[in-house]
Amino acid sequence: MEAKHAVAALGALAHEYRLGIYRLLVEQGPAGLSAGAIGEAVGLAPSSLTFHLQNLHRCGLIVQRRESRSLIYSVDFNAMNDLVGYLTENCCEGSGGSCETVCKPTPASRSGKRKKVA
Amino acid sequence: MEAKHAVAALGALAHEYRLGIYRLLVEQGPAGLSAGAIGEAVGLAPSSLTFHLQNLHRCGLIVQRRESRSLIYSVDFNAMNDLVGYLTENCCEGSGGSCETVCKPTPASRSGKRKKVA
DNA sequence: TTGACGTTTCGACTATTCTCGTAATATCGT
DNA sequence: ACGATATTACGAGAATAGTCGAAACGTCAA
Repeated sequence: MEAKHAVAALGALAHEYRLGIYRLLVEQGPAGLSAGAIGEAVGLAPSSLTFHLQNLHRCGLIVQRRESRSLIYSVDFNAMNDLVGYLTENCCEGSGGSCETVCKPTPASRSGKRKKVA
Repeated sequence: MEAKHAVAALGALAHEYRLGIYRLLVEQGPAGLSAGAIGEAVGLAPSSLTFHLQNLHRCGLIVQRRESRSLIYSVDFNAMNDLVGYLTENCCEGSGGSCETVCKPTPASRSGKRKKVA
């Protein structure tokens, strides 16, 4: 993951509506939710909703599929995984300390390349 | 963690300089780095640097301590932990699927309260 | 093909963020 | 107390993000 991409993804989540939408979609899992249903849940003008959905979509955090007249949005869990991995990359440079819970989730489950540490 | 706080933290990370600074501090671990050293690493005017450090500090992602003339900044790993937990809260509502790697790091290691799932 | 529905695009306005130079504050050695 | 060093506070300018109404587009049913 490149820095620019991570910044875009974090920026997408850094907004009350978008974060709410994202967490709503996280709950729904792969099934996702239609734009209309999302708009109803968060109470936002259609055009504003599109603005935010596009923001989340552009940076890959959510994916879009058409289902007849509706567009269904759902989260891309790999994108989230990469993002978290990027934030905690090269944590503490192997000094093993206060960061355990964040940095060592399920060992070797992260995709990000890690600087050689030992 | 409240939504407002999460938005602030994500917004703090959603900037090329601040993300770079944060990751630099993640590498340093609890030892941290002085404002001057950070400024030199990222190449930014002192006043701009302060602006960004304050942003990260205000939302609790990094902590500050004085060491003679220098101010040393280091990351607060609990804050990061909380933030990641907040993003993945109530993941898939127990449907157990594509989100494993993100949502089930070290079981029960997250601090965020989880909606009853079963 | 017509009409209805769900969603996106466009344009204009307002609010917020980022940047940096200059001035002020804190700490230290003498 | 003084000068030097490290850092932050203030103020103003340029760039970006967020809001929404009106219009356009894609899909479906008849």
